[in-house]
Parts: sequence; structure tokens; C-alpha cells
Amino acid sequence: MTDWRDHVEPLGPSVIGIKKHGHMVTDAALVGTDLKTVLSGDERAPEQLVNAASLPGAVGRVWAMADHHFGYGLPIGGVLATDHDAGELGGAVSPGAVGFDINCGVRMLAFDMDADDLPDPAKFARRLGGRVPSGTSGRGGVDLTSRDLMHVLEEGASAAADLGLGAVDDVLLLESRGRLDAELEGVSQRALERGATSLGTLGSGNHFAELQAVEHVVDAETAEAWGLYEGQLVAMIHSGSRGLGHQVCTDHVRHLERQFTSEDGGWRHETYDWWIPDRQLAAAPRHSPEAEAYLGAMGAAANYAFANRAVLSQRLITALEVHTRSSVEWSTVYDVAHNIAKDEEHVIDGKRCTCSVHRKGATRAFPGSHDGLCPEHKATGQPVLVPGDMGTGSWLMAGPKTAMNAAFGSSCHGAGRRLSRAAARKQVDVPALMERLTAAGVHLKHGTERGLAEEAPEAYKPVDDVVDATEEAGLARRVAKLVPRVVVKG
DNA sequence: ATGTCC
Repeated sequence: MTDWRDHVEPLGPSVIGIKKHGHMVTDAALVGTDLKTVLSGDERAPEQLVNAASLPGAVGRVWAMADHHFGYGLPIGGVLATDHDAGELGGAVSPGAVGFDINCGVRMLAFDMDADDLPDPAKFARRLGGRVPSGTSGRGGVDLTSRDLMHVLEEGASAAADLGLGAVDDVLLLESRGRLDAELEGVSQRALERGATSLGTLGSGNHFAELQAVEHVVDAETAEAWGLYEGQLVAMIHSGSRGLGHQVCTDHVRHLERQFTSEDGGWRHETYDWWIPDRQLAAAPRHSPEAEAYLGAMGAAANYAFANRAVLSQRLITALEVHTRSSVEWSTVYDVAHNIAKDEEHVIDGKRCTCSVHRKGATRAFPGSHDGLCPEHKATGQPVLVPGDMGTGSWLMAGPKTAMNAAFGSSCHGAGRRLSRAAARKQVDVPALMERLTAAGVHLKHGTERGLAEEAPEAYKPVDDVVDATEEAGLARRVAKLVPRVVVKG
């Protein structure tokens, strides 16, 4: 294999390019604080970018955001755009380049209340943990009739509200209005079964529900436009499509992977004239039956995730109302999908192009000038929700005010892992971590000790550095730093 | 990420 290091070029502040070479059909780019950090990181991630840039129809650059790390096929933090008009049937659509947790994402709520006025936060952590079920079991979810599940899969966030289960004040304040086009043919019986009982559950790993305080506002004008102020109580809910989305990805990845056989150090498709370097990037042309089936099922799973975050929001709001023994004034700041593929129009080398933009652990960060944004975001750019780790906090960012950024309007989605889960388990002293969090005023309700060790702050890159690099690269700008007060994790 | 192996 050609060494990508021989093809590295600086592209600007905090952006490094990998020039097209070998099987690549387009260039790649990585966002990072400095070249040394990128070059000394896990070399498997740049190799995966090179592989993705070899997929049929790949256009622009294949990007790795500042929080990227090695993943299945494409790095987490990867952005891949493919041309709808490439070849006979269009460019590649790859389930592995979206990821297993379809429409994993973040909902942010704002409360008309100061964070310091939350009574007995330790007790609230236990209370919230009781109402927001977490862990891998999926227990504690809403039991949906088959008819109601279909409604959720077709309509997304608004369906949760229709069923009286989900908090939605205005669907315009959700990315894609909380709904993608869905076709249920590609959703297997097993996927439906897994979805029937897990709506309203958090999951495990880096998923969480948090009450946070707005610690520091960087962009006062934008914060004000979104109704946010220092000291305010806000919430972030980070969850996805649970077992249903995982099953949809598994089904379609397996189906597509079986269509490729080993050839010349890569994989050849049985009918389409395609060669790909990594079977995990198994893909089908945008206008093929396989891609249409996947995208329809992906849309259904995405809708399940939008609805899930709406139900979790309602459960959190109810917990807060029970806790404070009063009604609570709240509003939605935004809801982002950070594992998704979407049809979007972009200008590439001066030419308009309809493409499939795969964002895997990358947040859309559209400019205020984009047609798809609601009036509240026209002057500011799209809100970009960047959950960090449980000790350091999270960031609220904004897309550019006017022009689409170079990464197909994308930004980072979190802090990004620094240690593997195994390394974190080995290194982290859980009792000491608990003491540290308590001393920092973070009230935690967690599941397993193992999960906690894997999610310790030291297992993640410093989110402030990731956000700085993202801003330097011109992808999004900082609006406010948020610090955790109450954390529920699987 | 994931009823952490159909």
C-alpha cells in the first residue's frame, strides 16, 4: 500500500490534506491542531480516509473532523460526499460510512431557570436515572403497538408528540424537522422487534442525559438570538436509534458485503464494475435498488432516533417538574443527527453537484444563508451541538453566518476518544474518578463500573482543543461552553 | 454503537 504520509500537504490553519494517489479518485483532508498530532495519531484513521476517497463517485475531499478516530470502514468523524451523477447509476452509498447507530445525535433544551437554583442535584441525578432508562438491555422503553411503531418510523419526532410521548415545541428547531423520508421494505422483522420496546431509552457507551450550566458565552449576539445566557440551566440528550438502527445497519452491511469478492488486495462487486479497497466500505450506486432500500430503511431508523430523543426529552422534563414540584418553562435549542447520509446540493470546484453526504460522527453545520434553516438561524448559522466528556463539559457552536464551509457544511461531533475502551478500563481508577466528579460538582448516576471507566474524561481528547481546531479550520464558531451538573450514563 | 456472538 502507498504510504499516505508521502502525499501530505498543509491546507491552512488546522487543516492537512492528503493528495490523491494510488486508487483514490479524490483528495482527503484532516482537521487537527497541528501536523505532528495528526501524524502521530492512530495511522489507521488516515488509511481509512484514503480508502473512502477511493470509492466510486467520491467528490471534493473526504474529511476527518478534529475529533476523528478509527471506526468501521470510515473513521468516526468522517465526512464522505459522492456524486449522484457519477457513472451509470450514481456514486457510492455505504451503510458502513454512516455507522451502526443510525441518527445517533443530540437534542439540546433550555430552561427558564438558573442552574444554581436546581434543588438537591444529587437527588435529581437518582430521580432522572429512574426515569431515563440506560444500558444495553433496552428495558424501560415504551411498549409500542405495531401501528404506532410504523407511525414513528414514517414521521419521526412529530409522531412521538402525536402519541403523547414526546416533547416537541417546534419541529422547525430540529435538523430536517425531525423527519427523513422513509421506506419500510428494508427494515427487517428483527429490526422492528428490537424497536418495539426501546423507545425512550438512552443506551450505553457515550450516550447520556445531562443537565448543564451555561458556563461561559463566547458569542453574545448568537447566544442571545437563541435565548441563552450565562448561568442558565440547559440539557443535552445524546442517544440514537438503539437496537433498531443497529439491526438496519447490520442487515444492509451484510447484504452488500456479500456482493463483493476478494481481488487485487481489495474487493470487486459481483455485477457493478466497482473495486473497493476495504470490504467494510461495501456500497451500492445511489440509484440502485440496494442503495434505495438502505436509504429508505436508514430514514426509518433516523425517524426512530428523532422520536427517541423527543421521548427522552419529555421524560427529562417530567423528572424536573416532579423534582421541583412546579411546571417548568422549556424550549428546544436544536437537535442534530451526527450519523446520517443525506442528499444535498453543494458547489464543488465551482460546479453545482447533488451528492450523498455521509456524516459519521460529524455534525451538519450549515450557514445561515442556507434555504433549509429556520428563521431563528438565518442570522447566526445552524446550532452545532458538541457533547464533550462528563468532567470537562460540552460546547454549543454555530455554523458560518453566510458561506457553506469546505467540509460540505460539517463540523466535529464531540471530544473524540483518546484511549481505546480497553486502555481506559486498564488505566482509570473508578473510585478516584467518582470523588473527582463529586468535588467538581458533577452528580452522576451511572450503570456499570466498566462503562464508567471507558467514559472517563481522560479517555477523551480535551474538547476545548477539538473545538479550537474546528473554529481555526473555519468549519464552525464557538458560542458557549456548557458544564455538567447532573449526568445519567449507561 | 449493539438483547457487547445467530
